[in-house]
Amino acid sequence: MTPARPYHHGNLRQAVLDEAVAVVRERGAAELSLREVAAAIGVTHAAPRRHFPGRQELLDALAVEGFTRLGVRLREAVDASPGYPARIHAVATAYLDFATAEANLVELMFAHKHGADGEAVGRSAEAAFAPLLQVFRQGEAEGLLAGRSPDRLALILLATLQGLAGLVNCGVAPADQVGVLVDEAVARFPHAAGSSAAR
Amino acid sequence: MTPARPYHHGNLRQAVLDEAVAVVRERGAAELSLREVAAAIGVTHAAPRRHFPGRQELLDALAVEGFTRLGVRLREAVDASPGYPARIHAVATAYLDFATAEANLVELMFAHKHGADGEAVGRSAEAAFAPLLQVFRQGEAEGLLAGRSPDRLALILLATLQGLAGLVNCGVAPADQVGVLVDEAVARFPHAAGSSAAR
DNA sequence: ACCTGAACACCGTTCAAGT
DNA sequence: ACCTGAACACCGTTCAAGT
Repeated sequence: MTPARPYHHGNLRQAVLDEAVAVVRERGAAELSLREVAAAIGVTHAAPRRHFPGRQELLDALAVEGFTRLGVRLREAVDASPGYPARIHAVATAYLDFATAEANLVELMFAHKHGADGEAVGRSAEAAFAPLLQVFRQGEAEGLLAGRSPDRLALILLATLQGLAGLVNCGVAPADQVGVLVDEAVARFPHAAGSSAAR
Repeated sequence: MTPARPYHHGNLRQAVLDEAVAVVRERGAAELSLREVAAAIGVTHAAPRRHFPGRQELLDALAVEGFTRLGVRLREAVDASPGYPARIHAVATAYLDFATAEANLVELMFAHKHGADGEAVGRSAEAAFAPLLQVFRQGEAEGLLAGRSPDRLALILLATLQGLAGLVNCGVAPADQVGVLVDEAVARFPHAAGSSAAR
């Protein structure tokens, strides 16, 4: 019943995660060093081993945390908008805001090299994308999808947003045109604001 | 006038690049070690320094090589197809073939951390995407774009393809549905095969 | 259970020296 | 010009030992 008895930090696992997130945010996953993280929070380099057996496990945990944060943002964006077409634009904007603000973390999340906890990462990713799926299923229920598969449309929108964020983050797409590009990308989904009606 | 006099390998730079590409292809950029590459081709670890001052410069050179290869594939796909709408599908398929077959290399190419040679990487990327731009400009010239900007459409298609490849490579999108997803994604561009006519 | 401290093999980078 | 060999600081991982 006693809350996790503090030794040095109350919760070493969370302290490691927080510091690691900060390093990834500033310098990228490639620069993440277990020894540096341990030193920064004042423990020896072998202490975090009880919580993260190796570097890969820490990276996986960071990916899960990233997907959880992303999922919250997408959920908020969906809930804050009224109906089907508006929600597509809202969730798309929220996605690009997160993916450009947390470029290094998102790059880590989508790195296709995950360890034994790969399933956990995959599950957290699916959970994060659930709001996006919900929007298209709502659109289908309202007969706005012209017979197209809501799951496939959601996957393609997701790909477009993730790809757009990647192009912006690596400098191929101009950052100051993100808004216009999102508008143009979103407009190409059935009955979104300014889609085929613009012809 | 004498061709680059061979010392140990005829061309150490190319030998390093070839070995490095092989390592990245098999194990990913994170596992790339300059010392291991040097040992594999039979020189000491400091020998490649004349060609690649540091690890970052080698990674940049690998990215340039990757974009060059990608550009060749896209160019071939465009040239092998007859007109505007068919070429979109051809270039999209070629892109996903390359990006899924060379997952590790593509991940390196789009990593947003490049060194002092960042401009060179950017220029090679632009050159690789030129065939894609050409297709949409051709479509515009034929009046098939409904007034939309060919450059923006090209960027959005590129984002969708790159995002799709990333989702497939990290396991979010099922690999056996790539064909269907490409069809669906491409169908949403003006006058592509099976686009709005399918309604 | 949680953490320390020493050890091992590996890495990127630097540099004086060879041919 | 091109390459060697030694050195330095750093890293991930392992493990016996402490409390």
